[in-house]
Amino acid sequence: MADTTDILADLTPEQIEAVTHVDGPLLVLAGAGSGKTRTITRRVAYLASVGIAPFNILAVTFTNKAAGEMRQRIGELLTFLSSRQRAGVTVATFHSLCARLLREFASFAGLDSNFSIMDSSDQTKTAKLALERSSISAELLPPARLLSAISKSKNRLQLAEQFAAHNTDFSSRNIARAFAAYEQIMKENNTVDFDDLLLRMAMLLRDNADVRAQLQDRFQYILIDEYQDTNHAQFIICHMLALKHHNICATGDPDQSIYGWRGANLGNILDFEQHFPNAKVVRLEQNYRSTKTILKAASALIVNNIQRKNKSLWTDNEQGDRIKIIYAADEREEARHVARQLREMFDQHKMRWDEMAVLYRINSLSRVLEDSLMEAAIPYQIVRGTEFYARKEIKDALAYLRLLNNPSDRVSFERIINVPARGIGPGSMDHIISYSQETGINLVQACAQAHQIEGLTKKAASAAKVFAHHLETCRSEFPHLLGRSAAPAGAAIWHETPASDSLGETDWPVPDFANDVHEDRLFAAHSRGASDDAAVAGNISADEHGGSAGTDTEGPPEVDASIPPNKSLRGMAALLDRMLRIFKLIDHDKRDAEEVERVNNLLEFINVAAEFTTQNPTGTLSEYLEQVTLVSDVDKLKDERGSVTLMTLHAAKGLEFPLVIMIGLEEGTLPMSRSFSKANHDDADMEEERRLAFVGMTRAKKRLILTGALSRMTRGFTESRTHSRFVCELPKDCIEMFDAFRQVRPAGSPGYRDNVQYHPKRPRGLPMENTSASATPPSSTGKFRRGMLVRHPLFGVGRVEDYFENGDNSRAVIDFRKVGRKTLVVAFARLELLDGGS
DNA sequence: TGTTCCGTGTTTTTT
DNA sequence: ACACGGAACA
Repeated sequence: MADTTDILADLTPEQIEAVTHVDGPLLVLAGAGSGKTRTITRRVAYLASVGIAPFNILAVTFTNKAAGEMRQRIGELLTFLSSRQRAGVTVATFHSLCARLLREFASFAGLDSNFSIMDSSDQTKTAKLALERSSISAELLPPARLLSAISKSKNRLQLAEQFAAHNTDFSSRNIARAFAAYEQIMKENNTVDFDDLLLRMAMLLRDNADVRAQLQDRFQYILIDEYQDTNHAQFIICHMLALKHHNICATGDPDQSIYGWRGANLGNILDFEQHFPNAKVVRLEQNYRSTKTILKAASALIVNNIQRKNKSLWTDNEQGDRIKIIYAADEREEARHVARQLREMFDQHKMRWDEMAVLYRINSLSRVLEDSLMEAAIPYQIVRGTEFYARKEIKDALAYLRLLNNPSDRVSFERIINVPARGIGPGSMDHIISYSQETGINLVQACAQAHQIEGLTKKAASAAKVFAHHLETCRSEFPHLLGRSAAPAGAAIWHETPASDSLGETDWPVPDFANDVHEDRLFAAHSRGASDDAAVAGNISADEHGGSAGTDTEGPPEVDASIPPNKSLRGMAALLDRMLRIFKLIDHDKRDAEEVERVNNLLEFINVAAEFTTQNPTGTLSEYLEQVTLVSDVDKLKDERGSVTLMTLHAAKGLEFPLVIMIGLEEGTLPMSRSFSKANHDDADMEEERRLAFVGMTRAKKRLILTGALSRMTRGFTESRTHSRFVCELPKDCIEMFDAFRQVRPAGSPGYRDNVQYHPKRPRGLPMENTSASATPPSSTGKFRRGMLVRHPLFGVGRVEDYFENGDNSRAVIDFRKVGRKTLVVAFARLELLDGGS
């Protein structure tokens, strides 16, 4: 037994209680800034110090970045172990853990171990194709709605069949059909989506007793972070894994649950003690992060939520400054105030740029901000996941890698078969795909056999052969990067599983843990389903492809093998580099600015790959693709010295900054309201919005600034705004109000910084009574306001739902009793005012 | 087959 | 205001 002095150093009694609780379920209700991460890492170290094998410890975090940091911190604590033993601790996100395990147990899950993981744009494409195949117009069922329905269903562990069984109305029947087609396409492509990772793992654990037993014994001590954001599938995974040893430690904070919209179930954490009987509960309520003022304000905000466990955060930290609240006339001015505040912190308070963050509800708010930060010469970085990987050239390069890894990946195939242009148009492409489907060989093999495909022009056929041959060249040069199963280019075909395939078949009741189902009964139920599945799984692992070379040997097409591999690159970077050269994705001849930008991006991509190889010397292509696909926004947040961080409130979870500025504190933006028609926006939705604001505020250590604009341009329309109700919920003695709105500036004057003085208004400054929807917002210059009753000569009586002030082009959205909602240009519509609608 | 232009929808939040 | 997809044109 190792010395635990270090491990328990500087911990509070409550934290020690959590850290030293070894066996049995444990719930740590950790308030914002209460040292949760620290408690978890120490706990892992403690477990190891009392002799638990690192190999038996599993820690699940919310983001890859959090996982990386935790791995690092645990490593630093486990000095009493060898580095090899240290590496034994599994630290992963749910998604990456599931991906890894599903590859390991692929045959039992009815998968090929080199399956691809679709990103969201792939999902949209697949959804569209599924709708097409089911002859459902995208108008009747928008792809986004289909995807959201599929996602919700999968979170409940229901596939197309169960969905159809549970939903019989007209719209749902369409969804069910498209859902089935979507699943079929994914099967053909040997692909899974994000939800599948969780769903398939949950089902595998549920239905396969052998796999379950094996994993239960591997992960004897489980720690789940951010438990308030787990969904049903994740709950099942936790539950199944912990069923035998009961050693599950969940940490989280119900007040920070902000992912309800994507299926997170707050009940998981609220009912933890019912789900895991005899659970010990530890509350961490001392906050080490924020000033008294910030904490008091955040607490005052969150108590307005009805559905919550009462909890009182306290801190020994200093009182700190009041929270600045600044409302500007419009979003441009708001952005300039933000820049000004940041500059002031840097110049006068000697704060570093990387100690400051600007948070917003929706990504689109960052645009104006960027302009003003650039103008003010303030360095910034935007944490936006899609930015790098959504670029065309990166997506293309990625698609090449995906296809190399998984030659059945149709989405990738379609993306790049003619990029760069090689004379294979949509028509030729369809022929190749059909041929592949008819003969059951994969897409790359089909290309290799292009001369046998009817309807292909000679030119297209030989281009296809060259394409396949190039892929084969890459494969043969990097055998060690392509896992065993990907070996012969294209041996990987989705094996049609027998009809008795358990996925989606077993009608296994979702366990009602709240009723405290006896564990043995649960267990027995699973075992039954599992044995069937195990039998099936055994069959489908047989490989029908002998693994003979997929490429055509007769008359290998002219291959441009003159490009030598870049010898200085290793591993993934070398493969990527070779690939880019062979397929001419880097065109050095073009010299225009855009091309330079693209080449730079691709070189950056090679750097990413090189970094992967450095960290995973034996990493395979499939592992690499997985990492790239599963990265989230925050994962790419670099510790860039000297730049202000811009990100969404969601992305800010778990982070902290000395200065936080939250922008867009307006009704409709924060809290966000989806549409005019959604009347009962109260309740659950509103409470989640409030939690989001709470998360944002509690990111701040020293200073907090809240801003808003009283008119904002959205989609080309100027909309007038009112103060956020959340601002009104803050105690008056915690805030100071700055009303920049009334400052008059000469239009276009260059030095607004010199002209504009802030005038702290009376601390009562917040116009409490002026913020409800019925009050006249100071910026509402038009004569129409929400709620007014009007009469139109043609449409009759209606109520104003919204009003966009835009000069002669001002529009009103009016809900007419007889003809429904219409948007009218006020200047032309002869509207008669009936009353003020107060 | 490839490129350009126009019209339309689009903005919540993400693994 | 912007990006994407379809249609028309080269």
